[in-house]
Amino acid sequence: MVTLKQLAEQLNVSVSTVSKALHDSDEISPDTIERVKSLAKLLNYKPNKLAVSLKSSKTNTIGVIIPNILNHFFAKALYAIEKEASDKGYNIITCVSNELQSKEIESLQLLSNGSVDGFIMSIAEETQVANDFDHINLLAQQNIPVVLFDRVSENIACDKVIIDDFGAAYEATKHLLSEGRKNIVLFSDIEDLSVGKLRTNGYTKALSDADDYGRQPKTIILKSDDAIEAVIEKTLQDDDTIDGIVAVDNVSGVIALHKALKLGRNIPEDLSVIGFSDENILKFTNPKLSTVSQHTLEIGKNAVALLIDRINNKGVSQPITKTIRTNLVLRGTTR
Amino acid sequence: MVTLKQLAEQLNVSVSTVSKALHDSDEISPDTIERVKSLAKLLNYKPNKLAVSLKSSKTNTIGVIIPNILNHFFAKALYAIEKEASDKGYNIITCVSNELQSKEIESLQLLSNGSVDGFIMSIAEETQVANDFDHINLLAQQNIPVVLFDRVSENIACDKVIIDDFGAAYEATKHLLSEGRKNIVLFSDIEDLSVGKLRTNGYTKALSDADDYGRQPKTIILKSDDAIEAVIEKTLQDDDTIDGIVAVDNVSGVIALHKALKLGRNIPEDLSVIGFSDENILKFTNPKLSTVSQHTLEIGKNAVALLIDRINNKGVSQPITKTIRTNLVLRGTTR
DNA sequence: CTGAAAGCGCTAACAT
DNA sequence: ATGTTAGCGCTTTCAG
Repeated sequence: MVTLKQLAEQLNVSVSTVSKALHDSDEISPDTIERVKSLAKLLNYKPNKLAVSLKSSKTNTIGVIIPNILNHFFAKALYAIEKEASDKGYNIITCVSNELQSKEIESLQLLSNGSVDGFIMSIAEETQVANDFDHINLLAQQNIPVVLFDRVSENIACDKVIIDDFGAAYEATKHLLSEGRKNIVLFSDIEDLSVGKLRTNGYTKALSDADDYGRQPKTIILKSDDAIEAVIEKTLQDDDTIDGIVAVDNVSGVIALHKALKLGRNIPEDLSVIGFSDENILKFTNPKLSTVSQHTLEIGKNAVALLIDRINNKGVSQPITKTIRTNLVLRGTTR
Repeated sequence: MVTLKQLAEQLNVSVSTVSKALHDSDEISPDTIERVKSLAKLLNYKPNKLAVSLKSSKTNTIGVIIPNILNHFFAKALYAIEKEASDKGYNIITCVSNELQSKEIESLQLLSNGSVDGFIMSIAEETQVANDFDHINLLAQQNIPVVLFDRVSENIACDKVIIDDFGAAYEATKHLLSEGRKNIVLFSDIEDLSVGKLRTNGYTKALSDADDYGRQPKTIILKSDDAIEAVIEKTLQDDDTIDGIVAVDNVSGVIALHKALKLGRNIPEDLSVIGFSDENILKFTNPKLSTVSQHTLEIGKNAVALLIDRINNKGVSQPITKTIRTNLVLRGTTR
């Protein structure tokens, strides 16, 4: 790599002159500025980022820690974060916790050594279950800002970007009720996450708020990946009066749809299905899945904005929680 | 952040003593080492990565540039790269080119300033169409190693990790022939990519190699995202003798499957479908999609291994191209 | 066994 | 208008 020193030597000026010239300092003569700049361009000079960052204590880099990049929601969030960060002149360093607390701790430690100006993260499942957030709260002590999105905890004092999970599930359920559905079940493989519990609560509340719904809520908690398909199929098989499904995670909606079709249910005549997700491959189902749309791009964008704000202004202002609106998008699996 | 200097002051020793102690130098007395280390732990000292990297000209960071993170193949590749890199003590800085050459150039420039030790990338569609790789070849001049994966070009001299696209499509097509299929069409929305062309060639060759296949190849090139569904549906509608589909991109296989079902085709009795992709959400189709499996994890792992090798040993050894085997995974959409 | 000093590449206050 | 110097935090040679 070409350095300031090399430019200086070739031009017979001092390093500081070169530095100033490249920054258009008015201490430097227009003539010199020109000479410096043209040589810099010729030699493809680029200021060493490490040196600049070391000097300025500013890396213009954001650490992003997500639980699982194969989950389309997080992939899209990452996409949004990268895009917005890039627009604002920031790079992102990505770590994947794989839902493990150990990996989360490791990543945090690895990067909180001057590598990044702040973090955007969503909490690993293991961490959320353990309800232990010391490693995240430690960042505040080191004066490193964090923004949490989607999976958050009230035991962490920092900026947050969430969706109204309770309200979204409430709305979805209410829609099914308005269709006249009489036996609405909920599928969830995320019941151990804060967002999952909130969505389940929204569903339950919507049912209990309905005067004419004479049933108990029926929530089917899915555990291991492998059994999901079987459990969903069996649930539908065992009770053919089920006429509404609220699937609060990313995949069980599609699976339920396919299983219902396989069992000969007419959709949406006999049975309505509403999933949770942003638009993606799911839209290729037939009929197309109705979903609660999460506006993932907005989530990412807001997370970046909050973080950059916090970086530039490490004031002691209170943490902010931004709630991104959701949308009930009715497609082919609802009436 | 706690610095060496602060430790040194508190312990009344010099900075260099502290540094050596933390590295277990045998120039330092065991006693001092102990005192230094315990204080370091107490104060949660972490060496400033920027300073270390600046000093050592080694960042232990890999720049990853992918065309589109919402494409499940690239998401999985990123997952694999991150995992392997992390295991080997490297961080990754992720940039998304969004299939744009301009963004690709920008990202490369942004990071080839000491931020990373090398790059792993897959070429943007625009770049591949333009057939202009100056920005990538520039890296070699700067002695920054690159590993290309999946989308590569023979006009770039560097290590590469690819799959045998031609062979994979050839195999898939041959399988359909072996089923006795007589009218096999190919769907592709990636015909402008090197990998797409190779796959199409594999399909064409397999057909021409078959003595008893009395038809011309029929390749349907899909262009804009919006029309894909309509085109596929119309193709199937217009010719109800189609009894085999090779879908060489990530999504058209699922779409074709759904459209065929919608049109009342029996699968796999009337019609077999083979898609290209790693296992993912596609597997939730019913019947489950048969695919050419790409072993994305292997691809990512090999890319990292090649790059780290190149970083540690910037010898002038010839570029290596690794070809990762594919697998034809027969599920429910083939006999 | 410990410390002083130089230097990685850069910026900026302070001379000249 | 240009140069000198110090320093960001660290490692490492060289002196003591």
